Amino acid sequence: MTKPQASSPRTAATPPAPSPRRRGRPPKSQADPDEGNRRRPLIEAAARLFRAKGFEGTSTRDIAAAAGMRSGSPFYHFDSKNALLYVVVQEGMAFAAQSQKDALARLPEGASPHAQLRSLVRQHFEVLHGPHADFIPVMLYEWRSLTSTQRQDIAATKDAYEACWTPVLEALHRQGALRADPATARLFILGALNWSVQWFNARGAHSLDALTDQALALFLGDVP
Amino acid sequence: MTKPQASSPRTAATPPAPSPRRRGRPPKSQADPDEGNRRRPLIEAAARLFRAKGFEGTSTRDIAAAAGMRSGSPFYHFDSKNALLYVVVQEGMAFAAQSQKDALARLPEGASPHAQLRSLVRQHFEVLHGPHADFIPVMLYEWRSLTSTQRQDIAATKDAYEACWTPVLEALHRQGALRADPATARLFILGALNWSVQWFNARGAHSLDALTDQALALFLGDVP
DNA sequence: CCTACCGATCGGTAGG
DNA sequence: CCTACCGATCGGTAGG
Repeated sequence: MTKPQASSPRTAATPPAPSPRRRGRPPKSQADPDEGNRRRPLIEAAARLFRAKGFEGTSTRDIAAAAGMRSGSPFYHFDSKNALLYVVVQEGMAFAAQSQKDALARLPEGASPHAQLRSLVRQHFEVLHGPHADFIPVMLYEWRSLTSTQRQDIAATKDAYEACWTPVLEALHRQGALRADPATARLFILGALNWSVQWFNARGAHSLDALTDQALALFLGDVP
Repeated sequence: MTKPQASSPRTAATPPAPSPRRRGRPPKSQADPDEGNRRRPLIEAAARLFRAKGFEGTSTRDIAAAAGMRSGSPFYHFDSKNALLYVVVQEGMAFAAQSQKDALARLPEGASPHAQLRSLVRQHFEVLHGPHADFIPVMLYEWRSLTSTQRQDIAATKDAYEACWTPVLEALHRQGALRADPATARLFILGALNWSVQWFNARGAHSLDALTDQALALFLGDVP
């Protein structure tokens, strides 16, 4: 029972009382930790449903219900359904960028371009199929439902994420392991990986490591 | 001014009069050639709009308007919005299968597996980006909006289309040109090609032939 | 956060 | 095929 204080208006000590919240525009800052706690289930439900049914195919009522709320409540936390999509995509991209940074930092000093590519591929699979896996697929497949302003806001992080692959592919190209033009190769490689969202089953026969081996074998003629 | 006969009820000679058509279930057979003529613009508008805005993001009113009809008219020709999606996907798959058959038939007797793969890749790009290009992308990206019955109806053709790649990849694997497992390679390769829908611009710098060269270079270490 | 509600839009249909 | 319409659902809001 954590649903007390029916409507006691602004009296004395009501500790978990709903502090005077302005309507419509909830704080992005975590000033009130409780705000964040209630945003969380909405964001996660939205990510899961947007991935499963698409942005247009998901109603805000679906999201509210999945988060254990009533139909109007999401709009206390988010200005619009679209703002919810933006948060999902934004969070997904932040996670992906961090994951990439960690993966590269984990490499030993002077690792070969070959090892670098393996690391990038493996972490990309993690982002697509790992524990946080609803977020980036939503970005990939619901991109068109973002406004152009929202796309621009994400673009910097997204471009940096993709640009990270280029020097690795260029090095592999110079040493002859990659024959295709690096810019086009990057598009094909990311496409091949991104499409795995359509067919890869995390509970299937292959692990993400095995998948990485196969990808490297395909792109670099690498024998696992 | 091609919008005459306001409401002249069934008098004498009214040549373009709407022949007594039954409601709800229009003929799939081309018994009445005019029927087919009016279905056509609906199918093409649907394909284009489904591709541009998604199935859920497209209203039947959008489709009707794009075909020059009023809002209720699509339902004279199709039972439902979903039936229209099915026709688009079905037609796309039929076109793809025919295109694949033609491409293989065009190959000289005893063509190398290498040449066979090139041919398959090239014709797949044609299906994705050529003149008939709205249909297969709709299948690829709106698959979830098909009913399970509809998916099953398409599955045979789709499976045959994909299976066609397997012997080619197996031959390449045997001769050492392809190091990845052929089944996984097929998924990655088709994914890389399918993803090009997201970034390839037909009016851009690269032709479909150039794209094919790059793909072969990437997958087989082929020098263009 | 809930209740109660609004206007808009949607897929689809009756009847001609 | 059009006109006119229906019931359902949708995103979102007022007010507490």
